[in-house]
Amino acid sequence: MKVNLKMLSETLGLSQTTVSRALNGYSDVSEATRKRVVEAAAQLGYQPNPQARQLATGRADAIGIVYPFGASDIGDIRFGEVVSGITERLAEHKLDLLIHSSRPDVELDTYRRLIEGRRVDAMIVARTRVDDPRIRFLQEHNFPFVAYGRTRSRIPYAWFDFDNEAGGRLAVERLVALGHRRIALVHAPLELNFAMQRHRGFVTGLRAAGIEPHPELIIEASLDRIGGYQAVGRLLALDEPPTAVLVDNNVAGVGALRALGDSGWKPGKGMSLIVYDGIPSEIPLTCKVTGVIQPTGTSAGHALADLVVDVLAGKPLEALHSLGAPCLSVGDTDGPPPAATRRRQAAKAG
Amino acid sequence: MKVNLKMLSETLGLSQTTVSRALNGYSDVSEATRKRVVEAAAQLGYQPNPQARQLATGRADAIGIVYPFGASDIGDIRFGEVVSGITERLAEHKLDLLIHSSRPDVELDTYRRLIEGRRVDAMIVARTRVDDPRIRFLQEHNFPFVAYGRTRSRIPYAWFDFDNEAGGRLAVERLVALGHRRIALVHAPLELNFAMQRHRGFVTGLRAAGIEPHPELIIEASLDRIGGYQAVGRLLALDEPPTAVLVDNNVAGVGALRALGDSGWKPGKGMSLIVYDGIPSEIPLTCKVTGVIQPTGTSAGHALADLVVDVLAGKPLEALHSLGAPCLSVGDTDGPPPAATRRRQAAKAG
DNA sequence: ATCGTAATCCGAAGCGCTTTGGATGTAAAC
DNA sequence: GTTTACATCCAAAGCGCTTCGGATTACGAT
Repeated sequence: MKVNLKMLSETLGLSQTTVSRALNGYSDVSEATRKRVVEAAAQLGYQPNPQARQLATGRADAIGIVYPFGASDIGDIRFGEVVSGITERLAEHKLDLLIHSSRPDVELDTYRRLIEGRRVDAMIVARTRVDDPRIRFLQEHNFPFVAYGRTRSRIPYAWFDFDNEAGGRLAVERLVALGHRRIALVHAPLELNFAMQRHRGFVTGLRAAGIEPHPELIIEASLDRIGGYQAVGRLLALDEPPTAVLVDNNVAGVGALRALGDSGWKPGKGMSLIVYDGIPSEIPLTCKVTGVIQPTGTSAGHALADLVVDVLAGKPLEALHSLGAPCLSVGDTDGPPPAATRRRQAAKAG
Repeated sequence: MKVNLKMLSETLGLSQTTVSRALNGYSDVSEATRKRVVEAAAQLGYQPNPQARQLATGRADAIGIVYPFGASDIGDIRFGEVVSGITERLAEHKLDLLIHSSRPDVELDTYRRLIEGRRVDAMIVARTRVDDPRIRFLQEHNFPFVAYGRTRSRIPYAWFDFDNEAGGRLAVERLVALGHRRIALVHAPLELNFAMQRHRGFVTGLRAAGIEPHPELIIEASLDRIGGYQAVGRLLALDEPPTAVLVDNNVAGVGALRALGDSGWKPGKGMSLIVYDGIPSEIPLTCKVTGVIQPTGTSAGHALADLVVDVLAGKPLEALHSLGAPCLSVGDTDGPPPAATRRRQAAKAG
């Protein structure tokens, strides 16, 4: 029924050794025989038995990932895309993706089973935390892995992450180019990695434009709509309000948008608004919000898969870092600062 | 380093055969030795090599699923949940989930590789279409599978699906219980399986309550917001408008909601509204819409996994069907019909 | 004593592949 | 003519597990 190496070699009048080596690209088989072998294999529909190969080579030809069970927040929507990107790229290297899920409290057991059982050659660790026990576990056991998101660790490890700092800078550069000088930042608590990084990008971007960040224009807001609403309210109440504001996440962004709306704001006029990650399209709006957009989940998946392949190839971990570059999606909520402000600033400067 | 069967059997002074059979629960090994074996295995941290076992048994101990590549519509949000549910339940049977993705045009190739390569023991086919080439392919090759969604096929096969008909009936029953008699249905084109099934449930529910469905109250709407908006507009313009309306999908539901709002509607007063699948929570609303809610993705995943296990156990496919029961999520958009209408109806009846 | 039976245990043969360590032949180098 | 080198090919030994077909023992039944 199913044709195996033995049958194939017998019909060819060759040894199993030679057929195997021919198929696996060894150099000690002549081009002529290799051609014969490949053709016969295709014609007979020979497919090597993966289990047998894996047993002989000691590899599993599979990568593991543990799905964050019960996590169903907005960030998760992208997870399917990421998985799709990973599998697509892994397939090119004849690697499978083995997906598991587990409740957070027994997550380490799942990792233990997967790596001690040698069902996978490497792991992808999703949703890294600042101090991540899974990373520590894998490092202790000397098991290859790639982290999706950075974490704290003295030992080098491979990771992919979004370049939040570049994103923050990008937004500032856009606003500066439009002529803004008083630019505000509404940011999530700085314990959160992304908030810290975007904050840094914001400050760097301002300084690069020769603008010293003004403390009263940088305010922290809780990671919800109310937070964004109140923060923008405070900014508008300043003696000298900003002409533009960057909100570093889209949850607070929705609140910010409403706060502006409530004060009779017209998109793109008066105050400019950029929201990191944009506003979810499910929310019906009359305007299209300018946003800093992360690369797609698919491209993140590709990057992760590439890193896995590099790790398995034994490349030095120090070099295996990859940052997803965000880009600007220009809508109609940003524009030049109002003329009045410009005149005032010119007077000040003059 | 890693302990295998041979080492384990040597330290125990038993043969590999006996140790293997002890661990796998055969009856021809005494309870005493089994206990010894199990204890020693635990103590030495013995983990059987999956590849070797798979080679010997001919199984792959894995189930395959192909992710609908590039599909990123609203239905996909649930996909992560489903996967999570599947893996969770499969793990109880020591089965892994192998996930692949592929562009639709080469999807069959992916299936071919997976099943001819014997990397998986069975497949789960997601997003079945009415006439599905993947199902036909698997049936031709006699390969075990479970369909996530029904499809057309003369050969019996195992499937899980949501019980759309029950959902339609559920909504009608609710409205009838509230006292409504003139109930409208806004439905998607009936080529779509779900629309047909929900339509059937609607009609069945009405008849069961002794109400003959009125053709002018059942209207088709395109599967978008506009469709829902226009459909409700037409209903409101009738000489004798309905007192309640069921929209069979949440996309048109959003439009329906707006149409009602534009005509000065107060939630729960005047016209009652039920939307199948509810309204996505991302859309900020002043009211909570009553909806027919599908079971969670996780429970769907559990059901799928259970079916897979049954299929692999060789149970007859005719019996392997499972319907996810929807339930009603009562909000504030439904209520008794207005008094005026009730009087009019009473007069008519008398 | 002999037989049958049941309860335990084991040897050895795979499963289908990779890989080591030659074997063989042929042509270039001495 | 012998040696060396190279290019091809192969036999056989695993990889770690399962399982078939006995082997051994003990024990009550004949």
